[in-house]
Amino acid sequence: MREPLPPDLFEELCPSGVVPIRFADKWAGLVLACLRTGPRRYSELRVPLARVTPRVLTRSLRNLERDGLVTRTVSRRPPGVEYELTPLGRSLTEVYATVCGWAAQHWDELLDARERYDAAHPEATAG
Amino acid sequence: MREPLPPDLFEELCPSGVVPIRFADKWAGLVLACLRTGPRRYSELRVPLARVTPRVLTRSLRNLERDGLVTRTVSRRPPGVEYELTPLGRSLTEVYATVCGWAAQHWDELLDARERYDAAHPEATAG
DNA sequence: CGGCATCCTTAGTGATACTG
DNA sequence: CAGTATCACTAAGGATGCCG
Repeated sequence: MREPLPPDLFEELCPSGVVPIRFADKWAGLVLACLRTGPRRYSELRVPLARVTPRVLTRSLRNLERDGLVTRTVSRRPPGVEYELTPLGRSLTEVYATVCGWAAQHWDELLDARERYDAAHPEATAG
Repeated sequence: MREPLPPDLFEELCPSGVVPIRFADKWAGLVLACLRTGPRRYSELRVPLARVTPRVLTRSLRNLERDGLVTRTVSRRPPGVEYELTPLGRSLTEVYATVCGWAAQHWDELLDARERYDAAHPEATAG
Protein backbone atom coordinates (compact mmCIF):
# COMPACT_ATOMS: atom_id res chain seq x y z
CA MET A 1 0.00 0.00 0.00
CA ARG A 2 2.56 2.49 1.11
CA GLU A 3 5.46 3.00 -1.19
CA PRO A 4 8.87 2.67 0.39
CA LEU A 5 10.62 5.81 1.50
CA PRO A 6 13.27 7.22 -0.79
CA PRO A 7 16.76 6.02 0.09
CA ASP A 8 18.05 9.49 0.81
CA LEU A 9 15.84 12.41 1.63
CA PHE A 10 18.49 14.97 2.14
CA GLU A 11 18.90 16.09 -1.42
CA GLU A 12 15.31 15.52 -2.29
CA LEU A 13 13.50 17.40 0.40
CA CYS A 14 15.82 20.22 1.23
CA PRO A 15 18.90 21.35 -0.59
CA SER A 16 21.86 20.80 1.71
CA GLY A 17 19.61 20.08 4.64
CA VAL A 18 18.90 23.76 4.86
CA VAL A 19 15.94 23.55 7.19
CA PRO A 20 17.82 23.73 10.45
CA ILE A 21 20.08 26.48 9.15
CA ARG A 22 18.51 29.68 10.33
CA PHE A 23 16.06 28.18 12.75
CA ALA A 24 18.89 26.81 14.78
CA ASP A 25 19.66 30.36 15.89
CA LYS A 26 17.59 30.96 18.96
CA TRP A 27 17.08 34.68 18.51
CA ALA A 28 17.21 35.13 14.75
CA GLY A 29 13.44 35.15 14.43
CA LEU A 30 12.96 37.91 16.95
CA VAL A 31 15.79 39.94 15.50
CA LEU A 32 14.27 39.75 12.04
CA ALA A 33 10.90 40.66 13.52
CA CYS A 34 12.42 43.77 15.07
CA LEU A 35 13.65 44.86 11.68
CA ARG A 36 10.38 44.41 9.82
CA THR A 37 9.30 47.98 10.51
CA GLY A 38 12.48 49.51 9.22
CA PRO A 39 16.20 49.85 9.92
CA ARG A 40 17.24 49.86 13.56
CA ARG A 41 20.33 50.79 15.45
CA TYR A 42 22.05 48.31 17.70
CA SER A 43 20.94 50.17 20.78
CA GLU A 44 17.36 50.11 19.56
CA LEU A 45 17.48 46.38 19.15
CA ARG A 46 18.81 45.95 22.65
CA VAL A 47 15.62 47.32 24.16
CA PRO A 48 13.14 44.62 23.17
CA LEU A 49 15.91 42.02 23.24
CA ALA A 50 17.09 43.04 26.68
CA ARG A 51 17.35 39.47 27.88
CA VAL A 52 19.81 38.68 25.11
CA THR A 53 23.35 39.55 26.09
CA PRO A 54 25.26 41.87 23.74
CA ARG A 55 27.63 39.11 22.80
CA VAL A 56 24.82 36.83 21.69
CA LEU A 57 22.92 39.58 19.92
CA THR A 58 26.02 40.55 18.00
CA ARG A 59 26.62 36.97 16.96
CA SER A 60 23.06 36.64 15.75
CA LEU A 61 23.35 39.82 13.74
CA ARG A 62 26.66 38.73 12.26
CA ASN A 63 25.20 35.40 11.24
CA LEU A 64 22.23 37.11 9.65
CA GLU A 65 24.55 39.47 7.85
CA ARG A 66 26.69 36.61 6.66
CA ASP A 67 23.68 34.90 5.14
CA GLY A 68 22.62 38.05 3.35
CA LEU A 69 19.52 38.55 5.46
CA VAL A 70 20.47 41.89 7.00
CA THR A 71 22.91 44.68 6.17
CA ARG A 72 25.13 46.43 8.67
CA THR A 73 25.88 50.09 8.07
CA VAL A 74 28.09 52.38 10.12
CA SER A 75 26.84 55.95 10.04
CA ARG A 76 27.82 59.34 11.38
CA ARG A 77 25.15 61.92 12.03
CA PRO A 78 23.74 60.35 14.07
CA PRO A 79 26.67 58.17 15.04
CA GLY A 80 25.77 54.52 15.27
CA VAL A 81 25.37 51.24 13.43
CA GLU A 82 22.21 50.49 11.54
CA TYR A 83 20.88 47.08 10.71
CA GLU A 84 18.35 46.65 7.94
CA LEU A 85 16.58 43.77 6.28
CA THR A 86 17.64 42.81 2.79
CA PRO A 87 14.93 41.68 0.38
CA LEU A 88 16.04 38.14 1.14
CA GLY A 89 15.72 38.77 4.84
CA ARG A 90 12.34 40.31 4.36
CA SER A 91 11.12 37.26 2.49
CA LEU A 92 12.27 35.10 5.38
CA THR A 93 10.23 37.11 7.85
CA GLU A 94 7.15 35.95 6.01
CA VAL A 95 8.16 32.39 6.68
CA TYR A 96 8.73 33.22 10.32
CA ALA A 97 5.31 34.75 10.45
CA THR A 98 3.85 31.45 9.27
CA VAL A 99 5.76 29.61 11.96
CA CYS A 100 4.64 32.06 14.63
CA GLY A 101 1.09 31.71 13.42
CA TRP A 102 1.23 27.97 13.81
CA ALA A 103 2.77 28.31 17.23
CA ALA A 104 0.18 30.78 18.42
CA GLN A 105 -2.58 28.50 17.25
CA HIS A 106 -1.25 25.24 18.62
CA TRP A 107 1.00 26.16 21.50
CA ASP A 108 -1.55 25.17 24.13
CA GLU A 109 -2.14 21.83 22.48
CA LEU A 110 1.56 21.20 22.46
CA LEU A 111 1.97 22.12 26.10
CA ASP A 112 -0.90 19.85 27.05
CA ALA A 113 0.63 16.96 25.14
CA ARG A 114 3.90 17.58 26.89
CA GLU A 115 2.30 17.56 30.29
CA ARG A 116 0.46 14.35 29.54
CA TYR A 117 3.62 12.72 28.27
CA ASP A 118 5.61 13.73 31.31
CA ALA A 119 2.87 12.47 33.59
CA ALA A 120 2.89 9.13 31.78
CA HIS A 121 6.69 8.89 31.81
CA PRO A 122 7.84 9.90 35.27
CA GLU A 123 11.23 8.22 34.89
CA ALA A 124 12.36 10.56 32.12
CA THR A 125 11.46 13.75 33.96
CA ALA A 126 12.25 13.03 37.57
CA GLY A 127 13.17 10.01 39.63
CA MET B 1 9.24 58.50 11.46
CA ARG B 2 9.68 55.03 12.81
CA GLU B 3 7.88 54.21 15.97
CA PRO B 4 9.99 52.81 18.77
CA LEU B 5 10.14 49.07 19.22
CA PRO B 6 7.96 47.53 21.90
CA PRO B 7 9.79 47.10 25.18
CA ASP B 8 9.38 43.33 25.21
CA LEU B 9 8.66 41.28 22.15
CA PHE B 10 8.66 37.92 23.75
CA GLU B 11 5.05 37.78 24.78
CA GLU B 12 3.87 39.80 21.88
CA LEU B 13 5.34 37.98 18.95
CA CYS B 14 5.47 34.39 20.02
CA PRO B 15 3.91 32.77 23.03
CA SER B 16 6.68 31.55 25.26
CA GLY B 17 9.28 32.13 22.59
CA VAL B 18 7.98 29.06 20.84
CA VAL B 19 9.70 29.64 17.55
CA PRO B 20 12.92 27.84 18.30
CA ILE B 21 11.10 24.99 19.98
CA ARG B 22 10.73 22.36 17.33
CA PHE B 23 13.08 23.86 14.81
CA ALA B 24 15.92 23.51 17.23
CA ASP B 25 15.77 19.77 16.62
CA LYS B 26 18.06 19.16 13.70
CA TRP B 27 16.23 16.18 12.28
CA ALA B 28 12.63 16.78 13.30
CA GLY B 29 11.70 18.24 9.95
CA LEU B 30 12.95 15.28 7.99
CA VAL B 31 11.37 12.83 10.39
CA LEU B 32 8.01 14.50 10.03
CA ALA B 33 8.47 14.55 6.27
CA CYS B 34 9.03 10.80 6.32
CA LEU B 35 5.74 10.31 8.07
CA ARG B 36 3.65 12.42 5.74
CA THR B 37 2.83 9.47 3.51
CA GLY B 38 1.63 7.29 6.35
CA PRO B 39 2.81 5.44 9.44
CA ARG B 40 6.32 4.03 9.34
CA ARG B 41 8.25 1.54 11.36
CA TYR B 42 11.49 2.48 13.03
CA SER B 43 13.46 0.40 10.58
CA GLU B 44 11.76 2.12 7.67
CA LEU B 45 12.74 5.51 9.03
CA ARG B 46 16.32 4.44 9.38
CA VAL B 47 16.68 3.97 5.62
CA PRO B 48 16.32 7.57 4.45
CA LEU B 49 17.78 8.81 7.71
CA ALA B 50 20.79 6.53 7.52
CA ARG B 51 23.18 9.27 8.49
CA VAL B 52 21.34 9.80 11.75
CA THR B 53 22.53 7.44 14.45
CA PRO B 54 19.88 5.32 16.18
CA ARG B 55 20.41 7.15 19.41
CA VAL B 56 19.70 10.51 17.85
CA LEU B 57 16.79 9.27 15.78
CA THR B 58 15.19 7.77 18.85
CA ARG B 59 15.61 10.99 20.73
CA SER B 60 14.02 12.96 17.94
CA LEU B 61 11.08 10.60 17.83
CA ARG B 62 10.65 10.77 21.59
CA ASN B 63 10.67 14.53 21.52
CA LEU B 64 8.10 14.57 18.76
CA GLU B 65 6.00 12.11 20.69
CA ARG B 66 6.30 14.20 23.82
CA ASP B 67 4.99 17.24 21.99
CA GLY B 68 2.03 15.33 20.61
CA LEU B 69 3.27 15.43 17.04
CA VAL B 70 3.65 11.68 16.50
CA THR B 71 2.35 8.54 18.14
CA ARG B 72 4.40 5.49 18.94
CA THR B 73 2.70 2.12 18.73
CA VAL B 74 4.16 -1.29 19.51
CA SER B 75 2.61 -3.97 17.34
CA ARG B 76 2.80 -7.71 16.86
CA ARG B 77 2.03 -9.20 13.47
CA PRO B 78 4.22 -7.87 12.08
CA PRO B 79 6.39 -7.25 15.10
CA GLY B 80 7.72 -3.75 15.27
CA VAL B 81 7.12 -0.21 16.39
CA GLU B 82 5.11 2.16 14.27
CA TYR B 83 5.30 5.92 14.28
CA GLU B 84 2.49 8.00 12.89
CA LEU B 85 1.67 11.68 12.59
CA THR B 86 -1.02 13.10 14.84
CA PRO B 87 -3.28 15.78 13.37
CA LEU B 88 -1.13 18.29 15.21
CA GLY B 89 1.99 16.83 13.68
CA ARG B 90 0.42 16.85 10.26
CA SER B 91 -0.41 20.53 10.58
CA LEU B 92 3.22 21.21 11.45
CA THR B 93 4.41 19.47 8.30
CA GLU B 94 2.62 22.15 6.32
CA VAL B 95 4.69 24.75 8.09
CA TYR B 96 7.82 22.78 7.36
CA ALA B 97 6.81 22.63 3.73
CA THR B 98 6.68 26.42 3.67
CA VAL B 99 10.13 26.59 5.18
CA CYS B 100 11.49 24.05 2.72
CA GLY B 101 9.92 25.98 -0.11
CA TRP B 102 11.64 29.15 0.96
CA ALA B 103 14.91 27.30 1.33
CA ALA B 104 14.66 25.68 -2.07
CA GLN B 105 13.95 29.04 -3.64
CA HIS B 106 16.62 31.05 -1.90
CA TRP B 107 19.31 28.61 -0.93
CA ASP B 108 21.64 29.64 -3.74
CA GLU B 109 21.25 33.29 -2.85
CA LEU B 110 22.09 32.52 0.72
CA LEU B 111 25.15 30.50 -0.18
CA ASP B 112 26.37 33.28 -2.45
CA ALA B 113 25.95 35.82 0.31
CA ARG B 114 27.87 33.60 2.63
CA GLU B 115 30.72 33.22 0.21
CA ARG B 116 30.89 36.94 -0.34
CA TYR B 117 30.86 37.60 3.39
CA ASP B 118 33.60 35.10 4.06
CA ALA B 119 35.67 36.54 1.27
CA ALA B 120 35.27 40.02 2.74
CA HIS B 121 36.01 38.85 6.29
CA PRO B 122 39.01 36.52 6.10
CA GLU B 123 39.84 36.89 9.77
CA ALA B 124 36.63 35.24 10.92
CA THR B 125 36.96 32.20 8.67
CA ALA B 126 40.65 31.43 8.68
CA GLY B 127 43.82 33.19 9.78
C1' DC C 1 13.84 -5.54 15.44
C1' DG C 2 14.19 -1.49 18.18
C1' DG C 3 16.40 0.22 20.77
C1' DC C 4 19.74 1.58 25.32
C1' DA C 5 24.51 2.41 27.71
C1' DT C 6 28.56 4.78 27.56
C1' DC C 7 31.67 8.10 26.18
C1' DC C 8 33.21 12.09 23.76
C1' DT C 9 33.22 16.59 21.14
C1' DT C 10 31.36 20.71 19.91
C1' DA C 11 28.35 24.58 19.36
C1' DG C 12 25.14 27.53 21.39
C1' DT C 13 24.05 30.22 25.12
C1' DG C 14 24.91 33.04 29.00
C1' DA C 15 27.12 36.11 32.89
C1' DT C 16 30.44 39.39 33.81
C1' DA C 17 33.60 42.81 32.93
C1' DC C 18 36.02 45.84 29.96
C1' DT C 19 37.16 49.00 25.58
C1' DG C 20 37.98 51.82 20.87
C1' DC D 1 27.55 53.70 21.19
C1' DA D 2 28.60 49.26 19.81
C1' DG D 3 30.60 46.19 20.70
C1' DT D 4 34.96 42.53 22.50
C1' DA D 5 37.29 39.33 26.07
C1' DT D 6 37.03 35.77 29.09
C1' DC D 7 35.07 32.02 31.41
C1' DA D 8 31.60 28.59 32.38
C1' DC D 9 27.57 25.66 31.56
C1' DT D 10 24.54 22.86 29.00
C1' DA D 11 22.51 20.21 25.66
C1' DA D 12 22.74 18.48 21.08
C1' DG D 13 24.93 15.59 18.26
C1' DG D 14 27.68 11.66 17.14
C1' DA D 15 30.63 7.04 17.59
C1' DT D 16 30.70 2.63 19.28
C1' DG D 17 29.10 -1.42 21.25
C1' DC D 18 25.66 -4.30 23.61
C1' DC D 19 20.91 -6.16 24.85
C1' DG D 20 15.86 -7.99 25.51
